[in-house]
Amino acid sequence: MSDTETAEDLAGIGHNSDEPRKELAVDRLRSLVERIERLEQEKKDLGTDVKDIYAEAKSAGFDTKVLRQLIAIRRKEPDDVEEQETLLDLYRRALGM
Amino acid sequence: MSDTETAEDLAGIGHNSDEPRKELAVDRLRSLVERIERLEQEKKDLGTDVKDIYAEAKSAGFDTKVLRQLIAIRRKEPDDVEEQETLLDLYRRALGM
Amino acid sequence: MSDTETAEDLAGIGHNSDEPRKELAVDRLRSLVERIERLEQEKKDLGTDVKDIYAEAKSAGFDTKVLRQLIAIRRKEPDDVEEQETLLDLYRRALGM
Amino acid sequence: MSDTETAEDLAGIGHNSDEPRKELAVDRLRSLVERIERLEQEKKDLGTDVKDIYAEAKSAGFDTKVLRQLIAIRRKEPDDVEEQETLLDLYRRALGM
DNA sequence: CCCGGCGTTAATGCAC
DNA sequence: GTGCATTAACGCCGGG
Repeated sequence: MSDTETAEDLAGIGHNSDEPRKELAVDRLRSLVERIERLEQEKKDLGTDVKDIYAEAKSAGFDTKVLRQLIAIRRKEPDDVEEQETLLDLYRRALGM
Repeated sequence: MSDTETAEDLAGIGHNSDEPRKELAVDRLRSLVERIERLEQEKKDLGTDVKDIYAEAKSAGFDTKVLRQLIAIRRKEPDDVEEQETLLDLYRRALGM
Repeated sequence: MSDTETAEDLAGIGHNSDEPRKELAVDRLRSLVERIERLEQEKKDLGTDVKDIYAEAKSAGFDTKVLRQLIAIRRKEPDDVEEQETLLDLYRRALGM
Repeated sequence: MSDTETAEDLAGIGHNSDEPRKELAVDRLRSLVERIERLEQEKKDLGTDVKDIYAEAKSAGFDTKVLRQLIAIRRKEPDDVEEQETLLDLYRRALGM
């Protein structure tokens, strides 16, 4: 039941808080949560930056809807290229040739 | 606060259960849940059927991984076609031409 | 006749289509693909039905987000539900929430 | 120099590339696209970092599924959290769960 | 048998 | 408020 040892550490919060291991588990959890939330905040900020650029593009006269499509296509184009190249091969392998 | 009227109906459960409207809300909720769960069960069953076919394909000597790719490509190909057709137009509009 | 174009594509892969075994593989593959795509289409249709019910629930005054949570809980095993809720509460208390 | 191929594509759209205004639009568009794609790449990298932390949490014995729920709850406004939990409990009681 | 990766599907958030 | 694009969660699959 090594899976649950940390869970059991946490389960003891408030009862045996003088045990070092449980304290450590709490600190560890807090640290993990903080790091994750920090990164997610950065992601959100970057999202804001992207939004600003679209606003800038719009005031420069570009159609943002089209611009978004353009970005989206460029994002998945690389994959499509290799897919296209291997498509015939795919059929051959599907047929066990 | 029309948003919350049903919530309030439900909130009364167990206290004023002799009021018809609250009873109806409960019945309505139960009905909705049952219908959704029924459909989800059917979806799950279909998923099992699909799995069985892949198993059948495998024992017939086909590479299921490749077969899955094949299905996936066929699924999104129609979209790609129209994307390709409008790509140049997209660039032109993005440039405000 | 868009149904048959892929079949023709497959038939065209091998240049020696007079070989019986390859023909059989082609037919078999086509059959498998058609059966899978049929089932997946049915799944998709059921998904649409589910979506419609949620829309209906919404116009009846239910909170669809909470309704989805409810369905998700019912989908899990009762033991798992309790276990997860306990653990979540544990984590929340660990962070003083 | 795969970076510049799209720029060349764009430059090639107009046949009258000697027109100053169109050139400027091309440059402007290229700049916007590059800036957006740069930011989106950074977002993607942060997403990878988050994933890594969840992996780390898992190997430290935490339940990542519950951990994600915890993060999600903290992301919402406290009032909304309580409201949703109340409503969910309501629905559960309505169905006798 | 468990685990990590992947593809699909649901859910959130954004733009109109 | 609605539809859509993105993002996160879920489940399945093959490998160790």
